[in-house]
Amino acid sequence: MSHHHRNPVHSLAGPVEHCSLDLRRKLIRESPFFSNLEPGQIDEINSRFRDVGFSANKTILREGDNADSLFIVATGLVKLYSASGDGGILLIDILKPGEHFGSVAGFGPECYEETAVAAMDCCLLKISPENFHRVLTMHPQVAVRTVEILSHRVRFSHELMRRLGSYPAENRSAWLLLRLGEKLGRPWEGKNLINAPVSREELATMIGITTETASRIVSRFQKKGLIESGRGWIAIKDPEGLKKLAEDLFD
Amino acid sequence: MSHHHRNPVHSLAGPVEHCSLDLRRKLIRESPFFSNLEPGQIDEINSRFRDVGFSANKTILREGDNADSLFIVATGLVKLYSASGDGGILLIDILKPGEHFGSVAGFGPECYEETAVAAMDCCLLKISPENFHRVLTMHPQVAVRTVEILSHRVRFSHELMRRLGSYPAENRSAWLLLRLGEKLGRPWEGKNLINAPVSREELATMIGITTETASRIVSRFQKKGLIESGRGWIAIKDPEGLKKLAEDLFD
DNA sequence: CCCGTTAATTGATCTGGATCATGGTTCCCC
DNA sequence: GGGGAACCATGATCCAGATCAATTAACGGG
Repeated sequence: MSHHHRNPVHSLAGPVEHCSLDLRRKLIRESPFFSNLEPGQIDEINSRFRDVGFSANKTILREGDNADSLFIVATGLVKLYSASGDGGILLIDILKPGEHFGSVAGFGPECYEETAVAAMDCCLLKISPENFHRVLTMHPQVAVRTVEILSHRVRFSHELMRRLGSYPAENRSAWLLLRLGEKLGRPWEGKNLINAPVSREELATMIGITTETASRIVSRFQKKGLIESGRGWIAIKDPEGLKKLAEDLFD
Repeated sequence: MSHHHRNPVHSLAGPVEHCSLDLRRKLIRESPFFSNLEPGQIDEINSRFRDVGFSANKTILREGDNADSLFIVATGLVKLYSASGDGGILLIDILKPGEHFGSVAGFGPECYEETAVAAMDCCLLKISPENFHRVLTMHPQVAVRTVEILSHRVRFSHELMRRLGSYPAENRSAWLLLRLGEKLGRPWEGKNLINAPVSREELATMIGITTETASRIVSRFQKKGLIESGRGWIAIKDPEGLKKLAEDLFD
């Protein structure tokens, strides 16, 4: 029986980041939206953002609120939720630095379609739809990148829909863990730690299963030596093994 | 017992449209991508498109093919498929005039992620990624519109994922029929005919159920007087009734 | 360090929808 | 307008995963 670890994720949560001017520039330069721009352009864009800090578990925006901003994660992690019909809440995605959420459209009386919560202390860059519009029109390359980023999201959604519709729970679980590992992984004791607080329940909602089923599957994976896990954290030990479980059924 | 109709959808399929210059301009002007542009801009954009015709059931592009074009549906309907792991094929969406498919990103060696088939004779506008890039950079408003269009797609995908994950088959079916009715509906004998050829099997793959279940549900809906249907077609008689079945479980 | 709270595990049972099987219909093409 | 292929309907059975029900383990505040 493996000795039990304390939650290794939490240790990474720090104080609310202060976004210095230099840090902001660096973040903007490295964000997928603004890669390959001239320093002058970066400064112009930077001037249109405001930075805001949120401490862990604070709600950043709520489904149904009047949509008045686009956010880019600078530091920390943000969880995106959508209220499901049965009163429950679905975790749609966990966003890391460089990813965006909120309203990207700029006209008319729209409201947010998801709820965003700071998964740990974090710093966000915030821009009004009007200003984002101006950025898009003044810097065409940003528009092109934005289009690319969004089309990748669409493709990713199609992939998930395909799995939700036709693969069994274990396959979807293995797939999800691999995805989270790729996106949020951090080396830790020779494993790949999914460096975000994710409960069994959240895991479950991401792939349309129940908490109990998620728990059973996580236990099973652990017993097979594929992962290691505790309350609120999971680390991947054998990605190849998971890949075999996650792979398309007839490839 | 209602007397049986011949398939009322097929009657709309016409010969392959010829895209005259005027027709093309009109299509581009009315496409969501290019609304509110100056005539000069329309002409410039128009010059970057080629038009191509496909007759019913021809494959336009195949999943895995080298991605070399973005298409906009001009006339007719296009079905977008994705191969599922179990050897089957999922219908992702049915596209009507104004909607796009193919590669929207422009760099690198990418390939198409879906298969597109002409659901009836149709005319398409085709543009290379390089030219689309140029359009985006030369006409910033187009970029803004494109971003909006894509974010709506993302939102729609989230909605579907939510349903796939947590709603029963009947609810998803009612929801799908309403969606198709809104998007592809045409008044017909006082009902709203879903004006596209959709088999029970395709219906089923769109919402992650089996053909048999789809058939049973369609029969049940018909028995309740909510819809009328035959081989390859469905018309909505009582949208309100469907809405009640499709609505979020606790609203 | 202990205690209360909340998350996770595990077992037992139940069921929606898949799967398997068969017969009836519609349509298309010759 | 007849033959054949695909599509559709419906019954019977089965099972993955939901649901119901306790128990146990981890965390965090005082």
